[in-house]
Amino acid sequence: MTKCDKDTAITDQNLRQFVGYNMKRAFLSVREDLANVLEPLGLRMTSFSALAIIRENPDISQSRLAEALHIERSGVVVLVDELESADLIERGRVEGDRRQYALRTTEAGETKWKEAERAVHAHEDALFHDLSTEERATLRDLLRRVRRT
Amino acid sequence: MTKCDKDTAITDQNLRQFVGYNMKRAFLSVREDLANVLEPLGLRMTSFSALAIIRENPDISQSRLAEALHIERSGVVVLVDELESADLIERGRVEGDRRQYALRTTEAGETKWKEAERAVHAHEDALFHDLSTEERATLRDLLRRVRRT
DNA sequence: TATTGTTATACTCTATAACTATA
DNA sequence: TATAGTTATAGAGTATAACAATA
Repeated sequence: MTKCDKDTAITDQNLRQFVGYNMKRAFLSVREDLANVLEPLGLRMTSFSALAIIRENPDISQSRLAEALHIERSGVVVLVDELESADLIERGRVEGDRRQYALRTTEAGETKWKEAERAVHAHEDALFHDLSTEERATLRDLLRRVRRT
Repeated sequence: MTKCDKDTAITDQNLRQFVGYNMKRAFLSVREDLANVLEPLGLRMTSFSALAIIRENPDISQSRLAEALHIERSGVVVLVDELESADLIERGRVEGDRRQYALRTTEAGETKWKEAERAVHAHEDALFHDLSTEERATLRDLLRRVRRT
């Protein structure tokens, strides 16, 4: 008998004991649904985050944005090109240093942010529907306390 | 004044309100550290998971392994090649159906799994060091309850 | 010399689609 | 016709390395 019964459910007990395994599965669900939610707004997960950081930190440079997003400067170039092309942010100049840009959201960027923020809240309401308000807050706070590398 | 003060910390309040943002950051930390932990064992995150599933579901087929791992069958081929080359699993034949394989761990695979399981437990102990045992269990259970797409 | 932004390139992970051999 | 496994290819996301302009 070398055949695994086709009607027997596959188990993953070995893996379910790990926090990381459950985190990966949960994150992939979040990522997939969030991508679908942001796509009609012309945003990706990373450009949504970039828009948020720029909005909250006006006149931030690309290098500092890279730090905030935990990606390389080279990646930020594409990201900022994307947001600038969509007229959601602009590359202002810095007096006294012609190397760097001062990134700021445009009016359209502000509007887009508010729209996206609402959409993402709705997305989370759906995805975390089985969790109470308190449980969602607990989950968020526990995730925040995971050691950063 | 168009310059963002270099000494002022960048804030991410807009994003921190979302569970998904914190989940992404936490997951990237987990993934990076886990990759480092598994590398010396000759495993990647996915091959670790595959080894666990095969061990727990002896004689599973590649198609059913794909389902369990939530990846495509084409991806499983490479994964199984990898584990078979390392002599951690073997492709057994199924009597009555020459299309499919019956995947099973080898002795070396069993040993490797136990070694990896210990290493991953140590990795999680380090990463979730700021969480109590109860909090880790809570985190794991909350993640498990996120809606699957 | 160091920093900012840029470009070109490569790597990892995964999906899609077309194929083969079996059923 | 349908299924299991395979192959080739492509895409998303990100990193690495070398470069020009400026400090």
